[in-house]
Amino acid sequence: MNLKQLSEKLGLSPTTVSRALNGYPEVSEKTRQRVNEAARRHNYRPNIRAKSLATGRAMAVGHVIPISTKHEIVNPIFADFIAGAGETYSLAGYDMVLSVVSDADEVRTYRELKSKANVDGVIVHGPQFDDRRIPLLHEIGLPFVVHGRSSAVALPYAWLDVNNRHAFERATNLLLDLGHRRIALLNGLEAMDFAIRRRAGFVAALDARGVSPAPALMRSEEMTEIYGYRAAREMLEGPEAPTAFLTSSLLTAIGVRRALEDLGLKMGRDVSIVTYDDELSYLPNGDEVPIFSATRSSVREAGRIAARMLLDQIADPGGPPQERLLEAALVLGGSTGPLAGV
Amino acid sequence: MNLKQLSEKLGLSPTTVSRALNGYPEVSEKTRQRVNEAARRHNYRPNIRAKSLATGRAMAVGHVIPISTKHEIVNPIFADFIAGAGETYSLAGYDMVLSVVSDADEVRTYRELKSKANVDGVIVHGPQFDDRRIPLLHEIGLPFVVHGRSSAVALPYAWLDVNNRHAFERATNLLLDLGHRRIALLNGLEAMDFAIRRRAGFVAALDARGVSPAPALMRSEEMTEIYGYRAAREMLEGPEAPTAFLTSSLLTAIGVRRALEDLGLKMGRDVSIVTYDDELSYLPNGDEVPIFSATRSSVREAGRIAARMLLDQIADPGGPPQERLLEAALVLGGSTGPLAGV
DNA sequence: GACAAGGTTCAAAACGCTTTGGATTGACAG
DNA sequence: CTGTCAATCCAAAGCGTTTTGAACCTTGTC
Repeated sequence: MNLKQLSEKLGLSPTTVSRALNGYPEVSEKTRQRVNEAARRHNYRPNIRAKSLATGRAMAVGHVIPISTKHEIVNPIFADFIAGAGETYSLAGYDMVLSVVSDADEVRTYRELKSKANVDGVIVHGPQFDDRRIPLLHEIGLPFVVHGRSSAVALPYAWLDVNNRHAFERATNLLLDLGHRRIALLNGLEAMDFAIRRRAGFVAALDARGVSPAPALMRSEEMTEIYGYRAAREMLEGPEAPTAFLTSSLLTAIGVRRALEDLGLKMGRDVSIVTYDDELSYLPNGDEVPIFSATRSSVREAGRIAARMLLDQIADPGGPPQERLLEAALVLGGSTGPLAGV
Repeated sequence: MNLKQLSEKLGLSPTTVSRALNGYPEVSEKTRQRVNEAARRHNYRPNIRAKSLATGRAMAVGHVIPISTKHEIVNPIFADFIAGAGETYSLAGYDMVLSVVSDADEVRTYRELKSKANVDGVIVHGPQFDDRRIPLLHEIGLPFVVHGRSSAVALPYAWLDVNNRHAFERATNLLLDLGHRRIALLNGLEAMDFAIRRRAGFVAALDARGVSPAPALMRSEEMTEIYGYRAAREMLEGPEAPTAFLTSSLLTAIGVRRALEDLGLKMGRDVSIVTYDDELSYLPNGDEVPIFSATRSSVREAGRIAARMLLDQIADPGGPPQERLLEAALVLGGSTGPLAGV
């Protein structure tokens, strides 16, 4: 059933039917109702390809998921972010198109997205410290919102980020307040902007108390469970073992806990852990009482907001780019305790 | 730059340029090269909306991600599956459009996908025992491939599944061979088809040895870490504690391990664990030596294959629906050992 | 009873591509 | 020189919408 058929059935012109369905004023209330009713009865939906060809708007948003060829890891927060964004899109009648793409194809992908005209804007995931995608998208002229920030980029751009620096500063202070001085940082890959900010917050908190960070206790890797396990074992078995860990992901924290258990240490008593928690739906940090003390911010909610921001920008491309900084909560769980022997 | 502009620049008709670009034979090799070169130089890409309006093919595939309103959990395997499928799509020049949708909106979503004509086919995720989406898609007439199966559906349909029953039968036999008799099953939600098959495999293996499964040791829930932890604690502290666990997900297994540690039990010595491992990129099961003994099958590879099957079906809608059953490997890790005291 | 004003409706063009059905050309055989 | 055939190319229609510009009714007014 297409517009022409529907209009024939109604004895009206396609023009009028189109106007009736799209809420234009120059059609009588009576016919509008007649049209709406018929459309519903025949389960009519405008062909979106034809519609967007005529209007010039794609009614779709792109997400380009980078897969670093080195690691081939799909960011685990991605699924929840998408779920949040997806809610917003479907409420607004937008589609979401996904491109999973390796670093090498990234530039080409963005260019194609624009020239093939199949999206009205994109969300940029996992920005690095100096992310080339931002100038690229500026040049291409495709509206975009960055999930995170890119510190080295001077251009204005729309972003939504968590205050990673502040979150890690607070987390570090929590450990310092408990008497810990030898604190290990198991950070994400420090090519990533968020990881740099987290490290900065960590270092700033230590500095403020006159504690100098030990290089041997700071690592930066893909945030897996194995990473947490291995790093924790090595550090705990080495000289100058840490008494507390600050990790960038719940999975890494779980790995640290496994190392503790292997070494016969008790979490929260012998060694403390604070982690960043993205509130992933399939990986909750306990329920009433969190397992890990954590800085917490919902990545799903971030998805909702970022999508909203992008739709706003598409609707009003002239406006100044929105910026939004979320604060993470600091929640206390069973993984932290005062320095043993204090 | 659109087709008309490009053709003017070349002094050719749009017809010829289109044919040249699409590899039709009725254009001389010389002009084809000239056209290709110009297209590359001007970075021309056909507007995909116009193209698919003209051809009737959307050049896109839909994935409808169900979010059960009760649990609101995004399936963690989803990200890796998408990554695999995405590879196949982009090689074939297809787009992937995602709809994150709650149970209530599911039917409407599929109907819209068809009537708005924005995809040529869909992948069905997370099929239940008697999944209504399969007859629905049959009725709608939209090509589809199911990731998994739906036992109660009699209609023929294309699917790609892992031999879950066999995998769990083998896993159970491994534990039986090690002397275990009180084996707990921490299954996924048994509304899901895969979970039903896993249970069947588990029960069959026990039956074959004359061991009767204890209802108190069989659970079925959303596969989180907390679930594993809580179930394991309750079972281990109850009467008739199990000596081994069979879990449906690595996360659940991790939860079981945490429970063991809380209770001062050693994994692999006091209590054994075998788990299903989807080989998620961000959740590897150890590296050279697996942490957990596991039945292993890559969900990413499944994504690649399922996508290929769907594209085949779109290309040849008349053919019989493809069916593909993958076998899971059984790998030995550090989580299994002979029954203590045997 | 004519005329302007508003309210409704429509025919046709446009969006950017593919594809059908010819038209044109050149080579070649008769 | 003519007719045939294949090789190239092109004009125009068509895909399903929206949107522009104009036409057609009603009214109400003088």
